Amino acid sequence: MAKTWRPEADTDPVEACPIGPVVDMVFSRWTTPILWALHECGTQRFVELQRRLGGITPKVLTQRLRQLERDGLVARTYHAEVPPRVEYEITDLGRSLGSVFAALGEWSAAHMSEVEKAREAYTGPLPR
Amino acid sequence: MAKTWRPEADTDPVEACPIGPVVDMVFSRWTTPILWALHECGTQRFVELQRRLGGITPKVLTQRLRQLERDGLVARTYHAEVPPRVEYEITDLGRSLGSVFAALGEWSAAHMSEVEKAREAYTGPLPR
DNA sequence: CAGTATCCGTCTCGATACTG
DNA sequence: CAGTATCGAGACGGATACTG
Repeated sequence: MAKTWRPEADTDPVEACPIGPVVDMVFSRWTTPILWALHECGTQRFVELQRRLGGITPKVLTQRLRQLERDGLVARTYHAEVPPRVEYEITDLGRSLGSVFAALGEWSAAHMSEVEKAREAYTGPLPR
Repeated sequence: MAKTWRPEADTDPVEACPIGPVVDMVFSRWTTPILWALHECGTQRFVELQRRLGGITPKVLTQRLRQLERDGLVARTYHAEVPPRVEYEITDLGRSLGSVFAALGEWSAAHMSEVEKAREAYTGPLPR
């Protein structure tokens, strides 16, 4: 018995959208900027990341970093010194997303102005 | 004066992650499956979409469709008949995201198994 | 059919304070 | 420095009922 009733889907969700899982992993809130920063600027410490990302709170930054670490996209290295030092770097697996980011960057450069124009031209009601 | 205080960023947010805006637009909740369905299965009516997406509620589907329409990625056509008929189709601008989706699909096919292995291998604590 | 209008629970995020 | 603990606010989604 289902937990709650939902209108039956005609197709399996992941069949219907095969890129769902990877989207959830890579494009959740904050994960893209984190991966970008690590990719572009190399290995960084916790606070460096926090500053570069512009005001993400430590709690959320920790959450996202743990998740990325679990997924194998980011590596964490702890140095037992005083003061303690922790470094985060992107893994080869994470770096392999570069082509995806590049495709996104190219699309953005080529088409984002059209989006702007569409937004200005749009007059209909926006619910929310 | 700032609304709330945040630790100063060392760099401008969009400078820091140029693909932020396009990510917000394309990979928000439900938008990717909607675009995928319209891209793969062509023009569809409201209820067809709802069924194919597997139980999204009309409220949320409307919200997302309006947003996509405003951004110029989806076109809405109203036919004043009885019963009324509304059709949604992806625009050329929306279709141009195909290369991005393709890149994601390829990455997923090539690397998602590595992610699975990383997840299984991960023992550390996951906050949440 | 194609939505809109409400109400409400959940879950995430953010702000703030505190610790090893 | 590198986090953890706690609390509150708000977005988001689900259920249900109603309209043109």
